[in-house]
Amino acid sequence: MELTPRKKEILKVVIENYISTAEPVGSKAIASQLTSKVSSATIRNELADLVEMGYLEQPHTSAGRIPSPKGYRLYVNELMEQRALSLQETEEINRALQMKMQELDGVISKAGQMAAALVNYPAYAMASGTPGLTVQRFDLLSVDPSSFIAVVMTQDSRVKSRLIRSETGVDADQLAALAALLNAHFTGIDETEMNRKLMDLSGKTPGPLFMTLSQTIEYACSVIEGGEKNKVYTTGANNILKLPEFRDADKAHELMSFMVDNTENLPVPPAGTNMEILIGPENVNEALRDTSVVVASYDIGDNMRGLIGVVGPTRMDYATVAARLSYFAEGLTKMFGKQDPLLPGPKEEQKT
Amino acid sequence: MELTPRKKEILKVVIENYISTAEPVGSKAIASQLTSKVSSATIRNELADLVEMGYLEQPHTSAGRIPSPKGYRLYVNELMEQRALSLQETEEINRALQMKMQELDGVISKAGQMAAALVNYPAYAMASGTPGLTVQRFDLLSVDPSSFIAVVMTQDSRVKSRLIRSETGVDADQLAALAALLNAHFTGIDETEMNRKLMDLSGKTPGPLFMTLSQTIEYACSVIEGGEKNKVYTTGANNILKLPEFRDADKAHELMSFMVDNTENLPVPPAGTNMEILIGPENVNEALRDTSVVVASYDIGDNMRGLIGVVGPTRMDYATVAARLSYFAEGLTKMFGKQDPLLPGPKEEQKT
DNA sequence: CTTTAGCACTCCTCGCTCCCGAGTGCTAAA
DNA sequence: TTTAGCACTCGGGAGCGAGGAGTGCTAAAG
Repeated sequence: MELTPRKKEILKVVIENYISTAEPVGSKAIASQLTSKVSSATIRNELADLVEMGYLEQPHTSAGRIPSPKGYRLYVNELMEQRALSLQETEEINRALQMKMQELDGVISKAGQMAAALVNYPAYAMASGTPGLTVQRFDLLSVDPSSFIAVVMTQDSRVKSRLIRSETGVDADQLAALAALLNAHFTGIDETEMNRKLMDLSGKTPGPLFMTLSQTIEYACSVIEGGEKNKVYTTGANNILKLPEFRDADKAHELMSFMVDNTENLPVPPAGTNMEILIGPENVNEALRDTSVVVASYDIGDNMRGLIGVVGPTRMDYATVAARLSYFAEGLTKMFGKQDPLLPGPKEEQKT
Repeated sequence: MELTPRKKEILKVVIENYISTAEPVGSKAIASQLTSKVSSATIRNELADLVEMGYLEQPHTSAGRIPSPKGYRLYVNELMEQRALSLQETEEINRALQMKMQELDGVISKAGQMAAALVNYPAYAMASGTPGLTVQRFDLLSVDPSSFIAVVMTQDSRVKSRLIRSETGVDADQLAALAALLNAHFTGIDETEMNRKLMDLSGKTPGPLFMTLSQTIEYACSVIEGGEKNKVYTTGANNILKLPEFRDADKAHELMSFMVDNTENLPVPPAGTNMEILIGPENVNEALRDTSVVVASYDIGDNMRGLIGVVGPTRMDYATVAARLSYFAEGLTKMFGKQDPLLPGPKEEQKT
């Protein structure tokens, strides 16, 4: 059954009041905020209906109404107005986007930090959709007889390097040969395959050289695997302490601990869209059952997406959070597309 | 005036009780834990003295006593017994030390995380004492006409690299020349000097090449400056929520926010020693005035030190925290000295 | 001079009751 | 269908008193 327009308006008022005050909303308060002038008694009748339909809840008889998850859902889907960001807000976000990006992981964690700062809720950030990173190119640079630098460029054009000490010692010629070997046989393949090939070579290669080879492969594996693929950065957890629903230290602790420890269980966003809102029990995670999560994604390029998620009470200011987050995510996407030196990126018309 | 042995023993009992219970300690409880059998009345007399001398405080008449910062200080300096770590504890720490260290910054932040986990208090981690890092060696690897990889090895043997897109385009020969130039003139000097030299060259170098040069230098500067020198990692902040003194959400929030935002104001450890304890008002930071901080340092090599600090209530279990932290820091120092492939490191006798 | 028992006193904590007021649900009239 | 009126509900806070842990003091004993 469809809700009457007036019911919707009432629902909206209740939700928006509750979002800003965290206190049950009474019929009188609603009456004064409605466009049409009706008495509080009328409102009460409507409220009773809305409760029965499951859009509102009553903490106890003789208290005002608070929204139920179902109510929030309706609000988010239909009632919520596209919140236009103020000039000030956009400027703030643009300023945040000016950050220098030195390394991809740095950007991801920074994005999380900024998201948290932007909305004053805890946030998490991660990259997703790296379907098996591979190495695109190896370089080995001789430093001294007992050590060399391994430079690994992954197929998404990130470059990592590290000094490796060879126990056996290698000279520049050997390194060059090794590099050629690596580039010939170890590029474009994933970790397990690398290890397999390494095994194959174990007999056919002189011992000392093989040692060095395997050290290099080990490093390469750590790069493509450990990168920041599964790393989840959590920030701004302290923000929840300001919220009345988390005045209780135990509750706050529970959520915080969950967010920092249980990082791989955080909701990931939908495929296709670039923003999702999960309200209360819509979250599969037990610990997030009475919080809401807003997740936005941005393109990093090379079919990878970055994720920024915001965790807050169900009484979250969805309009603002969604607006800011999506603007921010769009900005990040643009940033990666345009000025990113890491990636070729789609050329956009740009006048600098 | 010196304290009598009995006063010291009483003080010790009070502190240790208070540390474990967070509740004022009464004369009767003390009497039952003292080695010499004395009555509670005697204890009361002693307690009155201790209060007068400033070692103890009384929340209100007719409550037990709690230690004052001065009391804790005496305890830490004289009374506290060197806490021997149990086998289990050392094993746990040793296990933590097995971590792979891929990158220095990774290790530092990880050290902080582990420290927090080890003592169940919030912890922060940073590196200190990098007196102007310099570049030891440059390598430039040609990727394609419009981009190349810059590899920078700092004088403490860390290696960083990144793909740089050159707007003008450079071929391999040019890169080789550029690398030679860089290695000849831009190694061993600090950031400001690099920029000065760059200025000098601005006229004498062909435009396109100069562009590439300055991009590279810019990157080098970001490495030696931004590295992890001033970066402070904070973790485990959620731990404070378990403590009764931070049941109050406002208090907890204050400390947490301070720790994450105000990172550069965190106490740094003393020169010379490798561990310091700062109790309550001994902290210069307003926000840390009723918390205590235990800071330990470990050698990273190349006259750099890593710092791990633990922040907790003044009622912190100093003995345990100090023991674990120093054991952990020692372990880190050893780790860096021994198996660290990043650094030559002091040769220790080692039979592997 | 130190230690101890005794005792009155202090003051926090907890549970209880009671009151207030916001807000409801219902009824009856418009 | 809307509205005014009114009795009712229920949470929250104030006020009160009992209980108890712990003190400070005094006076006697070692």
